[in-house]
Amino acid sequence: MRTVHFGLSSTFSIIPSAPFNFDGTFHKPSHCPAPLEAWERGKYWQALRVGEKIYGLRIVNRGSRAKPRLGVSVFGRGKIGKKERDAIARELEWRFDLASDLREFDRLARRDGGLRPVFRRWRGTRDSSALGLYELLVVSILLQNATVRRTVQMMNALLERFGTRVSFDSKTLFAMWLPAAIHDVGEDELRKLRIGYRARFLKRVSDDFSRGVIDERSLRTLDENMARRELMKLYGVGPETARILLYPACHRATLLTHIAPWQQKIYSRLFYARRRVPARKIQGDLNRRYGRFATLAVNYVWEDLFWRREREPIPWLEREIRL
DNA sequence: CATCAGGGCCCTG
DNA sequence: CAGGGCCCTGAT
Repeated sequence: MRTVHFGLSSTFSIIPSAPFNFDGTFHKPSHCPAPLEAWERGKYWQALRVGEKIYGLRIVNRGSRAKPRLGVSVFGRGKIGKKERDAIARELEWRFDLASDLREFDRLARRDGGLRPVFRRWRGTRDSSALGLYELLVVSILLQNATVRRTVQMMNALLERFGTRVSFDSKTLFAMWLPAAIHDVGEDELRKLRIGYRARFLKRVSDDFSRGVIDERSLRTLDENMARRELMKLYGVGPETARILLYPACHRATLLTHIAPWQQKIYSRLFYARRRVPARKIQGDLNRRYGRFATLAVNYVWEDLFWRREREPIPWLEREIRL
């Protein structure tokens, strides 16, 4: 594993569409904790790959919900040109959905009696993904049949072996490897990192990405059903992993199509204040209530719960998620 | 100590 | 379409 040290290369601003919620957009407490990003109130850091190149990024909130503005500092080796800067800005706009139009969802959320406080608290929050498609796919594969603790172990083992440690602005974060880096590594060598049968998935998927079998760019233009179908063609991607990848892949909210048993238990508490409601009923009810924004609505309520968990222990939740 | 299920997927029959 | 197998870990 190599370490790179970056200095300040460039700064610029991005104006997201209003309303915008900085912390809700840049910090997702329900996500699997990995040393790929860092957050504190109003500030966010990550190592970002654009093509082959790695940059260190610091993003600072310099606006408000109604008049949003982001201060972006790019860390790298030497100066960067306007073209490079624009490419970074465009990638950030995509990943964090900075230009998204949330007006219709806002109207819908305001009509929701019981959950209005939640929607109001997070108003302007984007569903977003700090990671690129391949990177997120790696995380999703490691989540399969594993607790979060174990996923983190596997992730760290892989990052130590294949990742790049990026040191900038007094932070040290990892950038993930490129798919091609796994190409020449044997499956048994991956297994030594204790990722088990997932080694086969990781290898096949890395090969597919490095050979360009899947095109992240064109996936971004597809509607949700086409995108889901494309994702499920990938080896190791079934209904649950496709659900996780769908938003990052094409940035469309959609109807709920799949509720896993552990999610069912949590949704039962959140939406019905009961222990266990049949998954089919939950899916039907939420789809009727929020229509094509169902996944986004669930996302707000879900993240709100995990924000609460960061402040105070939630015993019933701890039992369900077994960290 | 041993056994087993787990935030899923692929493959086989 | 149902069900076995896959790795490893932690719970029992």
